[in-house]
Amino acid sequence: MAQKPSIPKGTRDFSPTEMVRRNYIFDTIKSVFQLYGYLPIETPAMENLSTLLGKYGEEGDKLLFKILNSGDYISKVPNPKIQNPKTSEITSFISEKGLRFDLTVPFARYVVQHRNDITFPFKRYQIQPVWRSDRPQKGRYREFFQCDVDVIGSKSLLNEVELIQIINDVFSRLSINCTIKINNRKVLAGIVEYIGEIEKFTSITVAIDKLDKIGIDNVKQELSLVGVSEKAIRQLSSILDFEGDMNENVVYLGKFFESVEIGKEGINEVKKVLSYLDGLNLSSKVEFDLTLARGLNYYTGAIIEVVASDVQIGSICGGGRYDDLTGIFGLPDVSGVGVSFGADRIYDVMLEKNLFPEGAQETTQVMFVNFGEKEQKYCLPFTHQLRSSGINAELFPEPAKLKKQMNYANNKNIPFVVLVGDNEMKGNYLTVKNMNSGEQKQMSLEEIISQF
RNA sequence: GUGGAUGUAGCUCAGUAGGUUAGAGCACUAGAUUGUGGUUCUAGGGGUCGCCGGUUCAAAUCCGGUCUUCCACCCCA
Repeated sequence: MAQKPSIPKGTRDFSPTEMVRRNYIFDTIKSVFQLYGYLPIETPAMENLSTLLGKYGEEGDKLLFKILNSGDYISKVPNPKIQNPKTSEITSFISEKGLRFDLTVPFARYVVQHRNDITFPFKRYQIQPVWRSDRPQKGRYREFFQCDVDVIGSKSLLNEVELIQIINDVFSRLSINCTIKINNRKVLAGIVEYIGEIEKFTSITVAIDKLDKIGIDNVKQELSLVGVSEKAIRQLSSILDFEGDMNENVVYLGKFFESVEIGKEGINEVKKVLSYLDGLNLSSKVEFDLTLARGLNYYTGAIIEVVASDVQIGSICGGGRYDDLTGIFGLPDVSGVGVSFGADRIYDVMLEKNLFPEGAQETTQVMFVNFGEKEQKYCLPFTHQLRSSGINAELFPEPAKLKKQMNYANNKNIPFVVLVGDNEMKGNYLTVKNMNSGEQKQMSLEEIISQF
């Protein structure tokens, strides 16, 4: 033990208690996905850099983990570049693979590659880890799991509505209070067009995304810093200033868009989604939030984000519609929409709010104490019979001190311990100890089985 | 990528005007109790004080660097 072993920055081990809880999250998410008719797929941890680069904006490219080529990779670098190395120039020579950054882009790649085997609209879900070389902090890891659901090959807004229902179902099953925020990139595009700053679309949306965090004055300051004109800023703030309920806000915005085609389209989409939702009586709050932007560049229509109530951890689920993600891979005009659940953040929220059910801890239901060679042989068939009846059972593998065996059962939360020694074997009964009450009873195996 | 804080036993943490052999609780092992755990008592094992270097007769303690974790920014699940 000269050096203590460790794991890379921003990664974590998951011990049994944590895994039981994580599986609880994955299982409920999975069962909701299946309830709506989605099917699972998996894609490799690494993708070619060419499929990853340029899909997440400049910031995203920086956060990609790149994998060094195998073999003598340095010999492939042209000589002049080695003499005077610049990271940006030599990476393309020494790395051609990277760890996936999300599940949506690999999915688009998958769809293009398997287009002839897929029946559209294609509804799939995918639960796998992704990697980002971000600086870790609360709720932010370098390796984390995403749970994606997407429908691809359908422009219908029913898909947006369905995804919102799925979000609602998942979080209500997990007992998490949350707000589902929706917006539409076309609305944002409309605003930017209305104020005459089309070419600054990205910086403007990024700025207004921060509105509730840094306030209107700081947003204005940031906008003028990136070169948005004073007049445009004034127009923008009059749009953002509006206070009213969701429906009033939609009507108010509509007025600005009388001559802005894309904005009108966006507003109509929002209206339609909201009207469908009206009849569904969801338990979660759904909000139209003009300041919701989302950083990923490939979104073109609806955008969705979910924040947990009373826990400050960023969004626990997010997504949107992408009209042409498959286009970059050579299959144009296939629109898709999807959301991604952040399992690790959901875990953190549930831990903080104490939402994990108690019983999720239980593994072994009955343990046989091991008193020695003779007893082992005598007990083994009993464990087998219990398992055949669907009861989790184990026989302690060593004839260890009783104290150690009881301690093991106690730490593992095993509710029943069976003691079988000379007396029991002679009398043909089993001594069963209830580990919660401490009480002991003589029973037959059938009686034990009938207890469960 | 920028700024700030942090790091002592498996875990949570004490320990500075630099000075013998670095402590506690929990956990672990053994015994009190040779067939009874979760309560109690006793004893024991376990640390090159994150790592590297510097100052000093002497460094867990002071200085520099580096890494980790945490927090804010950027961005995001």
